[in-house]
Amino acid sequence: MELGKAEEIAAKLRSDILNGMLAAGTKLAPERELSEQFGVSRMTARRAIQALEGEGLVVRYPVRGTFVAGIRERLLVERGREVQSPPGSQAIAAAELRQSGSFLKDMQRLGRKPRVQFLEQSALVAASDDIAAHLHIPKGRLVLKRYRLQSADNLPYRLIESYYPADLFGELLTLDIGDTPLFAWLQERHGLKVTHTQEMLIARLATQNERQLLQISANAPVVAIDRTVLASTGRPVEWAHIIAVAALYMFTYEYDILDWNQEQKHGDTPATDQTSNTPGNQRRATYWDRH
Amino acid sequence: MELGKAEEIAAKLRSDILNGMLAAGTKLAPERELSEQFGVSRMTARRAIQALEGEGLVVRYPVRGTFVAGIRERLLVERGREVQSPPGSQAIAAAELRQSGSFLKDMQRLGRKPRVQFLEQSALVAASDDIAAHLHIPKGRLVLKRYRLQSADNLPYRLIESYYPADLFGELLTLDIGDTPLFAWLQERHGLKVTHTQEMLIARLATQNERQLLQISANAPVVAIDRTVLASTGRPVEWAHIIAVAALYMFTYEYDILDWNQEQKHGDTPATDQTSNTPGNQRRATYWDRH
DNA sequence: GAGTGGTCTAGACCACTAT
DNA sequence: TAGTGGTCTAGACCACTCC
Repeated sequence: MELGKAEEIAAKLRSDILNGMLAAGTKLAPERELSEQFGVSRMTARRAIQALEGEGLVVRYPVRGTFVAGIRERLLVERGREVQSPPGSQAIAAAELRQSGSFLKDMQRLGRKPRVQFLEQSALVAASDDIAAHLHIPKGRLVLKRYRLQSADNLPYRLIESYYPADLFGELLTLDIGDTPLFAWLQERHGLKVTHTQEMLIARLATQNERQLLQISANAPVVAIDRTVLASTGRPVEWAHIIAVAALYMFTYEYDILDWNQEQKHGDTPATDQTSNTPGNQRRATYWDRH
Repeated sequence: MELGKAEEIAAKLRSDILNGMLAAGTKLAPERELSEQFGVSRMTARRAIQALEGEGLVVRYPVRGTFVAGIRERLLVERGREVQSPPGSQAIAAAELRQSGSFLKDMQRLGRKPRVQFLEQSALVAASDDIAAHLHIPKGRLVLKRYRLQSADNLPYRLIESYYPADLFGELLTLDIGDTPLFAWLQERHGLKVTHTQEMLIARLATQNERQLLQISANAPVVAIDRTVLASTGRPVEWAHIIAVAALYMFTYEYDILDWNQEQKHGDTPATDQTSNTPGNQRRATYWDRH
């Protein structure tokens, strides 16, 4: 098999963690100590631990040390049709988007101390190309921008950069609706009922900026989510770009499968196909690229 | 801001890539050359490039070099209700699970050369605890196991480890159904119609083993998917554990939002809550842990 | 002051491949 | 043979926190 030294150490620690020898919460030996134990340089021991960190098996804190993580700490996000808890899962269920202000409520229900931090003052800004396209409004039209960080027990969970058409939500800048869910207010004030959501997910490592804001280290993956919330009329009422700490989340989806015989009923998405086959090297950077 | 040297270099290259100065496919300068240009050690230059790799902006090949990647190469997986192509997206649409054998068909439709490689000979095995629980059968009952690697143009896309109840699919070991979709055959042979699917996703870095099989490097994230496919009777007919190269995928979901007023209609998943609040340090490792 | 992880240096050898 | 990324060494200094 010829594993490298770092991977040998990682494999040893990994199996110790997975078979329970090292229980969740246990503090690992410091890097310098591991390097002595295994007779390697500190950088090699370090890479071993970084590998485990990326796999979500350990969590590292400067000064404090490295600790065994556990999947039980992941926040379970449920989407789609009614979802049953996966057998054996001990993850934490979230009511995300079933109710507004769901992060606060979920965390409170779980006995944690949630915190929402506005990284910028909410303001009306002119819609960029991206935002205009997602909200189906002309470029330059005013939108309400919110940029916030959600944490629980002082542990950052995700960054949310969200945009709302100003004609619907602009007055919220001066109007305090208290605990009223945003979309409940929308329905009362404008008669628009929120009915469905489109999401796009990609997984990648965090950028430097995201690492600082989310307090994670260089090997920690994030899930980048692009979300459009639509009213029953089909009008987009929110577009959000979310960066979630991957190690803290678990996403559950349930969906129907189309009939095997009525293939391509929903179309073979010709627009996407055509563009995807063109080289298109000069494509503008979208939100997916702008980390 | 006080960025480290590695992050300074990464930031420079990142902006060059995102604003188009470095087009997709461009070969980056070798590590040794970059380290000279920026006046840092090779390890520092290397960490800069590894950061970009994790973000999905570049792809590295031993011997060949490092190349600018592009989001246009991601395979777009569409789930849920009818999905519209996201504005500006040039990702590739996949018919995943809308038809069986979808990977082959998708890739062929895109003009790529798909390949499915069986990493183990398919066989009947006794169901472990996990598999039995997911398939709703007693532990030890026979299941058909398949373990395969899907690639396109010799580029590995994902590992699929899948299990099927032997009473339904066992005869496939000796029966060649050719190109017939697996679930179409199921309906004809057993009258079971596949209707919906539950999926769980987590994102993490790949393990050594996964890195070797998927031919990705240490900083590359994967998306681990746990999928149960159910017949209209509610019986699970497939359980699969999928490891997808994160940089090659993009997941799209569309789902309905429940009425804001009928909160908790689907229950607040008490079972999950109760277990999740217990420390539970002695929980058995599940498939989510077994990388 | 001691100890933690974060960063960085200036080398080294390896496997592999294109020429 | 030259050049690539992959791995490793044996140090170093830093910022930060806990004692």
